[in-house]
Amino acid sequence: MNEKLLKPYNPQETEDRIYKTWEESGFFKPENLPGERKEPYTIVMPPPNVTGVLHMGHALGTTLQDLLIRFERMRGKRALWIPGTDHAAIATQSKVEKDIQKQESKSRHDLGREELLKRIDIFARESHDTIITQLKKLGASCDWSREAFTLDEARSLAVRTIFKKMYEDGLIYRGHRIVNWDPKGQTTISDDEIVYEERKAMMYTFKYSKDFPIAISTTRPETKVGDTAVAVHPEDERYKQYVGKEYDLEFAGVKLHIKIIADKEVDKDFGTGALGVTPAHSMIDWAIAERHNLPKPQVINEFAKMMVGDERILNKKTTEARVAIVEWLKSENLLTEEKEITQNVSTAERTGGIVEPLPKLQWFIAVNKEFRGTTLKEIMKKAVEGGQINFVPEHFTKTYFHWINNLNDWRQIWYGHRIPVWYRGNEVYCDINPPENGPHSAEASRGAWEQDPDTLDTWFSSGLWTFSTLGWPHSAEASRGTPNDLETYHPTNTLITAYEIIFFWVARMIMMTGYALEQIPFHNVYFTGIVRDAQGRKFSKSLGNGIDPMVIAEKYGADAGRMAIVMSGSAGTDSKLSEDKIKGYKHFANKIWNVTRYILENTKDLETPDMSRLTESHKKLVEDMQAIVKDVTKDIEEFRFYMAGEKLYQYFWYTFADVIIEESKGMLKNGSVEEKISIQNTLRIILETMIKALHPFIPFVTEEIWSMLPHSAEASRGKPKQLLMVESWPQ
RNA sequence: GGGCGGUUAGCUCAGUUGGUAGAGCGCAACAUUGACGUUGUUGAUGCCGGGGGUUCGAAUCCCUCACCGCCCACCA
Repeated sequence: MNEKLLKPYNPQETEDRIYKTWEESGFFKPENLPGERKEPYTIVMPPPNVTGVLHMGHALGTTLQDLLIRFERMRGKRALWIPGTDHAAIATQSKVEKDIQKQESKSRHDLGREELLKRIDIFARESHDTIITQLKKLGASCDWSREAFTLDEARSLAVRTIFKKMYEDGLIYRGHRIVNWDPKGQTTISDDEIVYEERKAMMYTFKYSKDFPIAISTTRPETKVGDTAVAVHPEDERYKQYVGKEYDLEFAGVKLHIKIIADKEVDKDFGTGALGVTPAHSMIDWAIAERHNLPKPQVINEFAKMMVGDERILNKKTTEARVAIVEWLKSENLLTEEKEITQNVSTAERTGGIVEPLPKLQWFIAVNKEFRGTTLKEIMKKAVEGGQINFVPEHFTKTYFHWINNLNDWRQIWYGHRIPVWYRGNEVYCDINPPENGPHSAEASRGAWEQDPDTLDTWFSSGLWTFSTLGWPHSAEASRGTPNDLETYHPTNTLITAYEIIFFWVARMIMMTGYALEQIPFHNVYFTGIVRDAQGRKFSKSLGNGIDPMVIAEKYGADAGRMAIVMSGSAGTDSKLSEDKIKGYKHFANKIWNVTRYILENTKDLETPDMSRLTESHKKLVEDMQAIVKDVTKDIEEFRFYMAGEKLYQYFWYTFADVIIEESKGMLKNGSVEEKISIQNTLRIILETMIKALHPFIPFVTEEIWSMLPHSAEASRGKPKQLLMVESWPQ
């Protein structure tokens, strides 16, 4: 017997060595798998951001994906798990900028585009290497030869190809839209970069002029020089008589044309019940203006200075203009009320500047526009409605449908896929490659083509993830009879991802795949919850309550960490994880180890276990065990990983070890020869079956034990013994 | 304001189609030179959030209330 078995199980000594054996076997690559394997099983990894290191959430996702892939590989499928990392555009840029600011007190404008990109690149590469090492540590059986990065050349080509296609289909267009502008940082910022601060502010109630019939309230009188309407609720009796009327007036030296309109968005009980509509500088007013076809003049520029008016306000800061306008209102006797209120002011996370909503030229995707008899929204709806795509848990379909109408804005940042559009005067050129008569051509004298400085939001490229990782668009062209990756492995089977990104990512993958391939990207989506600490708090740096998966793997073994995390929750619900729980599964690994020692010690003369040597009562024991494995199989197929693990754990410890093995002791000592042989065979059959069934959960210790078993069941059928990872799943 | 969850043993959570409530951890007592103390045996603890309904029968289905949490929008 192997000497290692005489000591307690030592994951530190085992896991890295086992992983190396797997990698060297080549079995992570589906082409190398033994036997005839026709049916594919594909998972594409949600690419972790290259902004740092893996956390417990990644460990959960990685474990479940590996569990499924190992399960299906053992079931004889052509199992492919494609790994990758994400450039995480805004998060990465932001992280690097923060670091540089901290260490060198320089902004990105000090560095310039080139230098910043270089720095980001170095950071991203280091972060990438860390992440890959960590994935391996967890036992991830990915095909590393197919690894992808969301910002590499293959993905970039896919992005440009799709962009061009959408542009030509009229699904991508350019238009004005209000963005959150940070005048201090001179940049657009996304919703999650906004910090709300409670501040005291004055709310002013006034009329535009003496002849104007309705008073309005605002905390920002200076924006009122951009007003084009006053909106009231359609059922507001006070104002019904005015709806539809239009007024020309002069407000603090600015000529305004104000139309009275009725709109349901207006709250009758807020202020005077009438809303002065400033289309260009308020999200909601913009929407109202769109509905009522109102002009949307911009009156505040990118430096938060006034663009209109006379010397009292022109080129003044908004705050100064506000004072001037309030003074004017007072002098004209138009101000009826001044009230102090507390309001939430949006500020930029990075610079602390107050966010100024401004209209900007943006690229859009037209989700409701018809093309080839459908719309992008229809594509997203139908795939889930028709049951082609199955959500686990099912209730997320409700959330999905409820939110399908919301698409987020593009973000304009420097780190990402450049928009493949070039401008020359009024000409616009969109293609996969730059225009030939570009900046360096003979035609340059007519003026150079300039590429759009913006980059696409990360979701544009990640939306293509399932098929851009499988070779599209090259494979589509290269396909001449021989099956390629895209044909073989797409649509993928299961996506395992956090529920937080159902809209950011899942919906967009469905949309982009439907658009590009007229396929679904995956059949199943399994949503994981958030992994929290023992007290239910989110893991965070500031709380210092993080459980680092790598520390866990070092301390208790990756197997213990995997098992604990699988057992800590079901689909779509947040789970709580504590070190105690992980410790418990380290004990489990050791229990299996000790059981193996006992069985090998007591079945030394047994070569290959044989079902026909069993007594009737022992046969019954094996059948009971097989029934459990059958249940477990069904549980995994239906994504009840927790239940599957629980059943195996319970059976192994409290039936196999505590009952069957305990009872075997008497038989081995005092039983008849026949009984002895029978129990020996029984022990080995159950052990081997359990080791196989446990492999997807705790791959390292099971593989190690497998290597110590004298003869596998396969060997009895005349086949050479092979790695457990490619053994067949027990029937 | 719109939407989605949750409420089961001290704690964390399971409970697949309605059929006398489960696990882990924790707790208590006992055992033991055993494959394993990273052990075993035994045990205690539940009006399954409140109320109503359907049913022979409800933790499970329906209605309603309460509390907790999350997501999105908005805050003139």
